[in-house]
Amino acid sequence: MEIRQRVKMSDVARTAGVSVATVSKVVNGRWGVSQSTVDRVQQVIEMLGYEASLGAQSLRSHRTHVLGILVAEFEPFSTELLKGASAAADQTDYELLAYAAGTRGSKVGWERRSLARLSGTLIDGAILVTPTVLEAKQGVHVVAIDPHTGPSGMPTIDSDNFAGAQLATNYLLDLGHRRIGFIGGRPDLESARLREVGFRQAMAAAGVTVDETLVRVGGYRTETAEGPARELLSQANRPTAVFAANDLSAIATVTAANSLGLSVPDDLSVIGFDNVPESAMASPPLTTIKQPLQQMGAEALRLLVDLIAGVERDIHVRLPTELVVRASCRPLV
Amino acid sequence: MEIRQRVKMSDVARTAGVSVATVSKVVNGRWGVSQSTVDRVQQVIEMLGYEASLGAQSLRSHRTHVLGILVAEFEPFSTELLKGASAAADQTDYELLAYAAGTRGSKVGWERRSLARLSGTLIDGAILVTPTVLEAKQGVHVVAIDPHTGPSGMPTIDSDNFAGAQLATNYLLDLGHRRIGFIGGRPDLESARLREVGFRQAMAAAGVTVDETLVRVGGYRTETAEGPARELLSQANRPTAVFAANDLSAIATVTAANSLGLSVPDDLSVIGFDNVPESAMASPPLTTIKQPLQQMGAEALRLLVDLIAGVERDIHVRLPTELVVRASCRPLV
DNA sequence: ATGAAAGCGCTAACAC
DNA sequence: GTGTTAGCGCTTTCAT
Repeated sequence: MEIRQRVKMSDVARTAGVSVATVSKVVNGRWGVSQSTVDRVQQVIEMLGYEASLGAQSLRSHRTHVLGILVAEFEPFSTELLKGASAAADQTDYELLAYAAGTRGSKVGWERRSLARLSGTLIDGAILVTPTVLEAKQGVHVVAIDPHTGPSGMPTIDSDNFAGAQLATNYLLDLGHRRIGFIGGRPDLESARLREVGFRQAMAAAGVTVDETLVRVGGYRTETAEGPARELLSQANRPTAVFAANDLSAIATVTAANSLGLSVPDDLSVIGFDNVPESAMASPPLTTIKQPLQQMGAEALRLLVDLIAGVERDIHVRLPTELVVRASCRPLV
Repeated sequence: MEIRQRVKMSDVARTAGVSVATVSKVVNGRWGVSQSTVDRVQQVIEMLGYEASLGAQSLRSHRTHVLGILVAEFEPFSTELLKGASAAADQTDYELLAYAAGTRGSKVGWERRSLARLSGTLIDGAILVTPTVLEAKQGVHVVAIDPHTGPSGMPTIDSDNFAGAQLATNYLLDLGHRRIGFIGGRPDLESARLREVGFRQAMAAAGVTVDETLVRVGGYRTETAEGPARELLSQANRPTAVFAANDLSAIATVTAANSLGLSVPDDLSVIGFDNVPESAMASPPLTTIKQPLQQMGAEALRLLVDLIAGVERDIHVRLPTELVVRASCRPLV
């Protein structure tokens, strides 16, 4: 079998009997090459299956037509955004590169690391998913989804977390619940703060006092939420309903409840936030607040493309949230 | 506000009063630098927030500790794989880079293009999702998930498509259905072929003749499946049940049915394949055959890591499929 | 122990 | 029209 080394531009040049500069011009459609040469080179490229190395190309040209979406890890939330961004990218001539920093490293500051590693080379712009530290960088265009701080100078996409939290709380209230527990999100994220504020506001508006022993921090992840949920439900005077700040925590709460011999929704009502696909697969199917995640991903990509193109536009996009009723809540008798 | 250009190695070198060569040695933990220099350089790196450019680094060193997962686009199937691969990557010291070629381009041959663009530089190995053309490359380690051809010389991960298709068909048969339609997948994929063979075999085993007017090609995508599904259901003597080769086609079939005034499962039973999260969110929730997608992604990543490490092992992994009963099928009365 | 210099694959001036 | 040349930011001999 023939061993095929990676085909590089110099291979094409040699085979076609021209210089690499000429090949580069052909590849990039530059002006100033005779038609016959163009044809010949193109033929060789085809024949050899040449494809420019993204690494080398970007190192030199600082323009790659690749957009990056930087996440800590690929979990349900970020992959939903990815689907939306991918669909939107198909409408443009950009390709999408998603980079997961991994949770092993410093865990904090991954966004700065990833951005530093990829920007300047490799990508023309980046979408940061739930970044904690964000400094205005120069050179790279960046848009943030659900950032640490609310809409500031940096272009952002988010959804109406406050209204969504009220929706969730009011739903439980309407069902007759009064002892409502709250599993908070990542304290370093604005969304988590807003969801808690929405919860408290809705409780206050209904004249119900929040029992602080029923409030825990879940951290938005399954692993970090299960402990707090267990604690919450192990209490003597446990809640009849729990509003978890995201679906993963809500599912973890259901798991914790089950392990304590409690059945959802019979012994405990649980409502989540996000409407990631997993919420529908959970058992029972989770009642939750929907964030239009795919749409948010798509909006982020479009905003980024506009930014790069220099289009004047609103750099903050906020999308609405809505209640999705499934089977994890029931009226308090 | 201070304008911060991208910090490069030369900046660190200048600030620390050493050469870039020394900085490089420190960064890469090379031998032969005095402790005092190491300390000083590390301090400057910290201070300036230096991070090596992936592009430049990989161009030179051909070792990046980054693994690529190459897909045509980010849709439910590939993102499930991504979740599994991401979780598995967290157990290693590799980071994950997912690259979507986009469906605009040649549509065929994206795997060759992406691989050529990223390999040799940027990534140490790649996972190819549903690749059509796959030649044994040299230099880059590659594992394929659900490839064009069955397990051959190339390392592959797949699930038991044949058994799964039989499961689906037998389920419909057991429900009393006899006029069963089939919406096929992408003819260029081995999985699609096996699902059709499984279907036909199960039908034959039950002594039921396949009505060829009830067989269509759906192409695995929503957009490509809706037309064929509509055609199928518009026929005078339409089927009472449809086995769609994947969930997206199944959901498209339900949509087509609804638009023709047919209700699922009352007027038509539909079963899918894959068990992507979307199948649970569909209405009605879709009965389907589960492929352990996240597990497949994780297996692919582990196989790739083993390959790179030179571990001797089986390079073909096949995982089992199983029936997931939800609400889109009912017995024929 | 440290630095100068070559070169990874490519692009962009600038010559010819 | 086409080739020569100089880097992009980094790693790696090889001198010093």
